[in-house]
Amino acid sequence: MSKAKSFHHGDLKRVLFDVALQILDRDGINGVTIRAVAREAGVSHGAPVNHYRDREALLTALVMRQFETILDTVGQGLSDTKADCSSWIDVFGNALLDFGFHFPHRYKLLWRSDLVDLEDPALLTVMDRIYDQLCDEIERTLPKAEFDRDTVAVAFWSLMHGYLDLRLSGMFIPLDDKVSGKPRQAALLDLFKVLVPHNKS
Amino acid sequence: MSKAKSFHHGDLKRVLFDVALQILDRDGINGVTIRAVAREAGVSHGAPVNHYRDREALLTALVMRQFETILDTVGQGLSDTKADCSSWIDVFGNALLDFGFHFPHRYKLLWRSDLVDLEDPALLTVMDRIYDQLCDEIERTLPKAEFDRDTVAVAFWSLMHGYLDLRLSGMFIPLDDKVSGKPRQAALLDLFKVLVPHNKS
DNA sequence: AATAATAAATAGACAATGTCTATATTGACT
DNA sequence: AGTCAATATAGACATTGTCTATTTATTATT
Repeated sequence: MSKAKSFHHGDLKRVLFDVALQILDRDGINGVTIRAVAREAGVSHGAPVNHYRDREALLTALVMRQFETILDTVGQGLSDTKADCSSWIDVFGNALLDFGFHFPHRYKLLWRSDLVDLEDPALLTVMDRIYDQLCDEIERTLPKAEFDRDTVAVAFWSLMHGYLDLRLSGMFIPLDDKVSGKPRQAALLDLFKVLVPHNKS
Repeated sequence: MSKAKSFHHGDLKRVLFDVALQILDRDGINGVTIRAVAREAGVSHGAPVNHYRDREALLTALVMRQFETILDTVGQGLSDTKADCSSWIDVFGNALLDFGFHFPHRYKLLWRSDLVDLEDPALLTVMDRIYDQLCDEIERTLPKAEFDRDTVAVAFWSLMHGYLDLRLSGMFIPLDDKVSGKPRQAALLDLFKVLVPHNKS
């Protein structure tokens, strides 16, 4: 075998990854230090460099995995859409919102461009795939609208990300943000639906 | 006089504030360390504690000032609005977008809830004033709309902040983001205007 | 005016971190 | 067995935030 149980510690790279994610969820981004991860993985503070060049590389790996997860969730949701009649707005919107609320620290990390290597080709690829998939869905349901495809895509991304980021930062939007008893996220998605045609049928 | 030129260094608190802002614009948030600020202000690394309890207090002061500036810009824009017929959407939108593009590092700092003291009453006050002013304008132009006032306010904040944050992070939105040669921000504001009535007349 | 009290600035210390280097150890391959 | 590269260790260094004495400058009091 090429990886597992073949060297000193075994599959240290995977262990470091898992431990880092665990610390991220528990303590937030600032808790994810090379030395803390090494400590909880039971290795010396110099060991991780053999698997992740530096802290940025480790955090970038975490981010890439999260985008992959989101891409999978969206893909799953879109294939389910063929059955029911929900729109891409619900699929993308709920994928992002649910992820953000379940894993606030992970979501916050996604946008820390000062900590993540945005030159990483693999990362850029998965981000492009998400964006392209969004554009595909928009184009399918927006044949001759008054706004171009990219403007709708940017507006949708912005609305979702802005809401999540503000709420997770605890700024301007109350923590228990509701409108007449129900979570506001449904109202925001409804609001966006007013803007653009979104039903496939 | 109570402050200026009355003690050892003179008005060190103001100097520290100005130096910190200068470093922020030049090197980004991570460059704003207590020791770097003290260094460039020409004092020892222990001096700042007499004026800012810790790094969080210094950064919180920077943030508060920026929100005050934004509030002033909005207030100025709204009073000008009585002359021309632009809407609150343009006033708030351009105030935020222009600020963000002119001072990207300052804008990014605004939302670093891990670095800023969100318990600071003065900070909360100025944030509330901005939000209240937005809600006032919405209520004035949205008498019986299909969406409640807060949903419109949250959606607008989210759209503006999301767009700025994504673009300044260099993620998903290209750096030179334009639609048919013109900056997309106009298109985004137009898009939002479709949603809600916004003219005062 | 002399002195006590207070505010402000300094220098040194400490622990934590990222990262580098030299060293040792393990496993794979000849 | 022996070579070699991958991997892990321990120590070092500079940087940071923050703490504590200590010194200095300003203000207040007598």
